[in-house]
Amino acid sequence: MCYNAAGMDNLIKELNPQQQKAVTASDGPVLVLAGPGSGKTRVLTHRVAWLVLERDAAPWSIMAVTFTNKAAREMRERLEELLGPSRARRLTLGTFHATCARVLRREAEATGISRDYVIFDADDQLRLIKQVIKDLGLDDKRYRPRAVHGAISRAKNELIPPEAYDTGTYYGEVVKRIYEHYQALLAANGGLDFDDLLMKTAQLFAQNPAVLANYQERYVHILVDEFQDTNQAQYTLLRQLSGMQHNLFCVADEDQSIYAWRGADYRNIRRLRDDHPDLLTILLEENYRSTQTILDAAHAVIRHNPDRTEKALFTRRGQGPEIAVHEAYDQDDEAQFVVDTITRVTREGVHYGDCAVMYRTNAQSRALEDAFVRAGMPYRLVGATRFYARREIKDIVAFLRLIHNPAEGVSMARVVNIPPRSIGQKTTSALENAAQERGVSVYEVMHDLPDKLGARAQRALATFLEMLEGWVAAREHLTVAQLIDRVVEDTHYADYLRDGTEEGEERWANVLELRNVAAEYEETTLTEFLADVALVSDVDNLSDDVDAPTLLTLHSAKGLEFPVVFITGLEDGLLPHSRSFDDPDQMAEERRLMYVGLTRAKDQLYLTRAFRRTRYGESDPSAPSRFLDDIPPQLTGGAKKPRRTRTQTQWDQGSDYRAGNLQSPVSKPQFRAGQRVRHADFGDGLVIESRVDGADEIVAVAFEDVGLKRLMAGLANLERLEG
DNA sequence: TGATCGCGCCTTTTT
DNA sequence: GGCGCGATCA
Repeated sequence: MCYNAAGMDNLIKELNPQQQKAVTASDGPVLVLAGPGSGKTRVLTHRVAWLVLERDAAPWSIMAVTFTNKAAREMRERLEELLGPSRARRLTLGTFHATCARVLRREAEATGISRDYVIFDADDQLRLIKQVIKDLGLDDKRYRPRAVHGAISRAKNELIPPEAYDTGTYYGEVVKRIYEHYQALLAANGGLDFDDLLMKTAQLFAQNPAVLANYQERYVHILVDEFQDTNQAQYTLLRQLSGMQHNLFCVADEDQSIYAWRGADYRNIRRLRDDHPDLLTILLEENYRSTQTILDAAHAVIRHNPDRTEKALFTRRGQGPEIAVHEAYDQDDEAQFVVDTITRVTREGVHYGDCAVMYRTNAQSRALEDAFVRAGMPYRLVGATRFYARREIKDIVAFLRLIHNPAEGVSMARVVNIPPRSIGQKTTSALENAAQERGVSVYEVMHDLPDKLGARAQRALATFLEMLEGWVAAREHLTVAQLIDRVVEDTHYADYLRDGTEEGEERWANVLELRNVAAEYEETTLTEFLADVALVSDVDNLSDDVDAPTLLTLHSAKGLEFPVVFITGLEDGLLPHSRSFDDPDQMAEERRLMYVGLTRAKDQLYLTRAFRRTRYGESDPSAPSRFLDDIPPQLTGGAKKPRRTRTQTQWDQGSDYRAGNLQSPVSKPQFRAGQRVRHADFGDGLVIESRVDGADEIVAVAFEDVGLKRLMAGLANLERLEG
């Protein structure tokens, strides 16, 4: 396409003046503060291309950090078009975690961490924490593994090692002890957790100026997407890496900061300003995604947050249709409304894949899924049980991890008796005790079993060990997919899973899917495969080739856009979540979450809530989200009738509470029979009929070229012609 | 050793 | 309404 500077000229012309200014800003620190849908990622991508094509930067001297693997992959694809495959391949593109994982593998000598370390995911981390709490003889009711893990994770994100951990409380002292043991246990297993990837890399750079200097010299340009969601460890890494050249290019939107609970610190934006007096700040305020109605609603919600930089977002896309607000009876009724509405809009030319249904908590997906299944409508679900967190997948991966490093205890404990082979709790605890006494791994103990074990256990262990050693020996000449085949065959894993239930079949299908993924890794080693598996998230696998509505949490929706968006469960307690009620900072984050959801929509927004909602198996009445009150009524067609909640009696008396009969306030039609109209794809035509259906207006148009079409006025972008 | 049952807590969000 | 965990029994 355009692998040269002339091509770049044309690309630059496609950008608006502010975007151009950002892309072509001279070296030195730059901060792009931009609203949703303003082409942030596009600016970042163009900046990379511009550096290569106009500034003759070597591709290998550029590092771009994205928030998800998916974003990294899409950016690389785009850059392949702009720069050609060979140059695109030399760019360093990826998440902080993936980038750090690679650095640590390369710098094994300096860190003293084995090159063969495995990455422990959230599930592994929790297991380890539980183990430590048990080993220390602590009460897991008083020291909840999840809470302790959260505290340790937060400490790591602030680069606080165990020895410096000090909260001045007794509880904190105990956490400190758990933290110390946890790190020791991780090390003994040759593991690093998610947070270690960042912390250990920052420590490496802090303690080895020579190593750091190498990276500082190499990476002349560092670019960061979604900068508002960086945590302290990540900010430190950026400071370290850009310490020599100072050419940092960050793209951020404070209003979309929704990961404070994970340690993200939007104050990093201020830090960046303070640390770089010569920082060039550029605002991007034009929105290319949404209608003015959607932007107005989003602004009306976000403007209540304190301490934000006011941005004047605008669009040239026009007013667009009103926002539909729907009150359903309960979550099933709400789900039915979603399904019915999707059915209706798809009849008018919207594709399934154009629709997204969002919610605050994963638990809300159940009622929605049920309704989709009942209606026979396809859907794609993001998140709930992540693929790599599924039991069967973790089992197979644990076998692979054992082959990779038989001394790794967490995987050993997981699968030594999977499928059941008579190695029960008594046997495993005997092995673990012996291992601890001798200061070796369980794997080594297996070679020299303690005498006190019964003959039956001895035989079972010997068989298992033989099997494992066979795999380890075979590792050299087998691909990852072939290794999976061997494991599945030797353990009869298929028989174990396929118990005749539907769930069993599904689990087996997942194993086959993992095998398919592995088959694509033909060239890669087991080590690389395992590293990738640990860092992949579910959104990353969201493919565009399935035409189905997407169900996802508001968090996963970050960075995505859809023509038609449903935000469900708009109730106090859910959004904002009740856990955030008593903390103003958390409430501000809930509001930003709502803002992110609203601004995912390009054309049409549906906001739904349920009058009663079942939580923890109990159905309770729920109040509308306070955020709904902030949306001006004229945007939702409710100017005449104030929004009002029905009482239980009113619900009971109304015979029409089922979705479909219940409609949002009616707006007046914009089209009438006899009008001439123009459509971008279908050309000119004559309006035959127009009726208002819910919040949408359905227009039948006889087009000169393509004949009669029924369109939704709001979505179709029909232009009225004079005369 | 492994299957079954009751209990408590749970659900905020994920690289 | 479900999952993990501990106690109890075949």
